[in-house]
Amino acid sequence: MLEKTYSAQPVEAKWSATWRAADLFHGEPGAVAPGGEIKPFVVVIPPPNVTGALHVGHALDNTLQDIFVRYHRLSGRPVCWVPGTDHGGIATQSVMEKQLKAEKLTRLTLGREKFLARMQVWTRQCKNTILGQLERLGCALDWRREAFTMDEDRAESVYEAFKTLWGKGWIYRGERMVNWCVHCGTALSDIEVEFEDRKGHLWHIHYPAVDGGRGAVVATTRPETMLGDTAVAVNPKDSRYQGLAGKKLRLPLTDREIPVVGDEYVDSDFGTGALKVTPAHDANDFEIGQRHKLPAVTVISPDGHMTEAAGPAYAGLSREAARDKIVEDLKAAGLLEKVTDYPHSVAVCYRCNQAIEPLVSWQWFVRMEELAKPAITALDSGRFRLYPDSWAKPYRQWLGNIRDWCISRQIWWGHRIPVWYCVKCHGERIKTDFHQVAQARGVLSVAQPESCRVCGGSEFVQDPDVLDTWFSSALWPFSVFRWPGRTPELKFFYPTSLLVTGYEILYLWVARMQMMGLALTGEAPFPECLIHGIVRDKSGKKMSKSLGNVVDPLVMMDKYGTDAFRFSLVIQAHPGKDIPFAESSITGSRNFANKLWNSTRFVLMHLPEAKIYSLAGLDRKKLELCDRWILAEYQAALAAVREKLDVYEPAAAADALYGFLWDKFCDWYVELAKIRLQGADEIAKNTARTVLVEVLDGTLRMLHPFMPYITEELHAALKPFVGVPGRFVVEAGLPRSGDQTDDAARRDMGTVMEAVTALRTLRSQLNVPPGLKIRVVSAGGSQETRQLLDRHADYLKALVHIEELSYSADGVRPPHSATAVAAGMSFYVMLQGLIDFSQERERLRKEIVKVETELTKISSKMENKDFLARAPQSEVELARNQHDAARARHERLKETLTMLSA
RNA sequence: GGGCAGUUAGCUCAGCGGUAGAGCACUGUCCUCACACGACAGGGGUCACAGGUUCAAAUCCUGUACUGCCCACCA
Repeated sequence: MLEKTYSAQPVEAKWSATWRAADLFHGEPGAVAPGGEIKPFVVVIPPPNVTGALHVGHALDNTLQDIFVRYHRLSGRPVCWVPGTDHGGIATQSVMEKQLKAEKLTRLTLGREKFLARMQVWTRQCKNTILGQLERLGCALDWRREAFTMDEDRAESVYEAFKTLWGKGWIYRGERMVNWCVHCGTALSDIEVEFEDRKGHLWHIHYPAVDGGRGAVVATTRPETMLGDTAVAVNPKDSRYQGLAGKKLRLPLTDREIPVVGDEYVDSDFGTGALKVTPAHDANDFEIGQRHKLPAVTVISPDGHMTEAAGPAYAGLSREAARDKIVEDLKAAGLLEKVTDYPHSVAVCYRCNQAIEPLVSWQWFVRMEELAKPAITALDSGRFRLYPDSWAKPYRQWLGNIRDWCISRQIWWGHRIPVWYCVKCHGERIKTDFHQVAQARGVLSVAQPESCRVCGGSEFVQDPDVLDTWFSSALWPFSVFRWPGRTPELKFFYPTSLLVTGYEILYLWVARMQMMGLALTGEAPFPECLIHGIVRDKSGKKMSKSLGNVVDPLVMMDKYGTDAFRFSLVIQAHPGKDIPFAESSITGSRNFANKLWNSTRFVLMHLPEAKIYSLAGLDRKKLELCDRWILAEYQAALAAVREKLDVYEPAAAADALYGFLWDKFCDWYVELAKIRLQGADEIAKNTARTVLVEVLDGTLRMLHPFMPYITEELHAALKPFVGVPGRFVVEAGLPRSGDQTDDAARRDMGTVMEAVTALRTLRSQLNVPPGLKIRVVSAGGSQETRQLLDRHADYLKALVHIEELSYSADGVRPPHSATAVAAGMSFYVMLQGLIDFSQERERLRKEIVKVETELTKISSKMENKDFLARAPQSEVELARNQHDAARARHERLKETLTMLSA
């Protein structure tokens, strides 16, 4: 016998281990599912970074994937869901650097080799944690296919991709202004830069003219860069500065003279209309510098300190300290005209949140234009679809305005760039000052080349940089199947079927997978992509360690059970919406799990014999109204779930199951089934049991993708009574799709329910004690309704707690009775001594007012000739019925009130 | 500066052309033999605002006001 309350932990632990032992989720190439379907359903996991443990966002992402994976497995397709992790480049390296710092070490003191060795150890631990959490979450992953973005197979894919793009001339090395993170010590791509609104200032600085004229005042948010200024630019059309272009200005705090140049780029309306030009430290200034052939003076070094070029007074200071000192010095020199508050957006590193320093350096880039074109075509032709499709527009726009991708990173953790340089050709300097050696010509190779084809030299150094972590991620959908090898799994499982991820990595990852997939394999790596929102805290704020609002999935799973946790996420995961996550929403799902548990417990309690209760083997004539009704509702629910899952709306699907199970099955059907289960008619008992088993087990199986553990447990408990194959739910398959909708059953049951509800409301309003059985006399109504209610008097008696239900042909209200009106009939509830008649009159008057407002609305509709003429037939019909019903109800209530007043 | 969402019950959100829905919270009654993580009943909304289309608009169109997100090189 099952416990009274569901306790998740033991059940989850048991099935997790059992599934693992059965190797249940492994898919072999060429496998044919029990359903005979050949085409596999394939998903690759968005590999979590090996930076620590999983967060709620991962829980949502993987729950959604698990839902579709299990759903397709249930529907009979071969399925493969590939697990794995991402080495995570900068993010992971900085986690390790923090650890080292705590030990008073740095990666430099450790050296590259030892550092990488430690990274390997850390990665192993971290992978175990993450994969363990995924298993705990119930994910039906193909554990034998676990992959890592930096293991050997993936390294081969990366090299092949690099080689291919290099061969097409799409990978090049160039000297560019890049986004440099001083803190992480590396270049970043444009999409790894985020913008943050910060309070800043606008410093107005006077640059005097060399010839003694008034010179110009420039406005800047970064005074520390002024030491690197090599010009001042004004708009040639600016009347204030006519004749200034070509003149020389004295750069304050230095002994340098800089020219004034005219450039259309300058916005005359901003600041003073004069722009200081620092080609080495600003992307726009870099371009102005190129247009006017200005020198670039680098005053900030890659480590964020002022260089020698900044002059002896500032060299060695941090950029922040330099700013303060420069402002002081300008003030002292009388050249600081004014300072105003100026909030503006600052570019920051997406990993460490520190201000980005634009710096010119030699980096590797991927030419993106040619790569983007096929990706746009794939979208436009429908070979690639985004769900919800509102993402299509921004996605296309991004691809259309794409810029070259900086793929080299000056860190150690990653795929080393497979390019080598001959020391003899480039000189010894290349060993130490790699990034300063312009025009270095490299040789593509994984291992050190034997000899230089130019000079025959045999000493080489490898490019010290590693690839952007997203470079290897971009290959994931095929690298996991060991591309470029023509492996059986690549052939069978690729292209994959669906990708599920959050919108925050749409460009960073999704777009790049599409581009790489199309370029390297000729196919869109997945034809569909479900984009979900971000899990936020209950007040809508992003979860972050610094805010202290992070929810730990493990804690939630411990406290409420994995199924409840999953369900609470999914039921809120509406397309395109973020999810505000409150712990209180899990209680609801936990209660739902408990409801499932207890309804199964109830059914099991009433199944004395171990035999198969087969609906197919049942004489359909034995089905009574509530059976037919619940079967129709059940079929409707199954259809709704399928429909919603097929258009990637898992929240709506989950809601349909929740509503059906609780509001229909438990609240009505189970209560009505009790009549027969507690009766003596064995045939009737058997019918009720059969329908209970059929509907409950089918619902559990349909619910399995959402709540895998509890449904597995309950299905196992029901199995001796269900004629379904397989050891596990995923082998049992989806519930049979039904035949007819049985509108008649739904209509008739609706009438019964209306009467029940009306009578229950009356009981409640009159404060009739629940234990007290009442006597009811009905009157009026159509013959059809009368007969229906007569046939199902037992329903009314059981659900309303009636001891005697009779029909009064003359329709006269018995004395000492209160009246409920429903289904076109009056129900007089006999309550001698329990009714205060003035109160009863008041109650009726209120009812009448309610009906009257309803009646007014519908009447105005029915009196509208245009409505009658133009609205569809079915609508008019519906309105007419409603009108008749309301009028009948109104009349009955008035009648009763008159009788009461008499 | 562009683009995209959103504005519906106290809270979080569905609904997206035919008389306003769910969960939670709230009120009342009940520990009725599956479940108090429960049952039954109830209160609560001029669906942001202003126009328009339509027989009919929370739902379509236009505009306004807020809110959030994304993109963009304005010092």
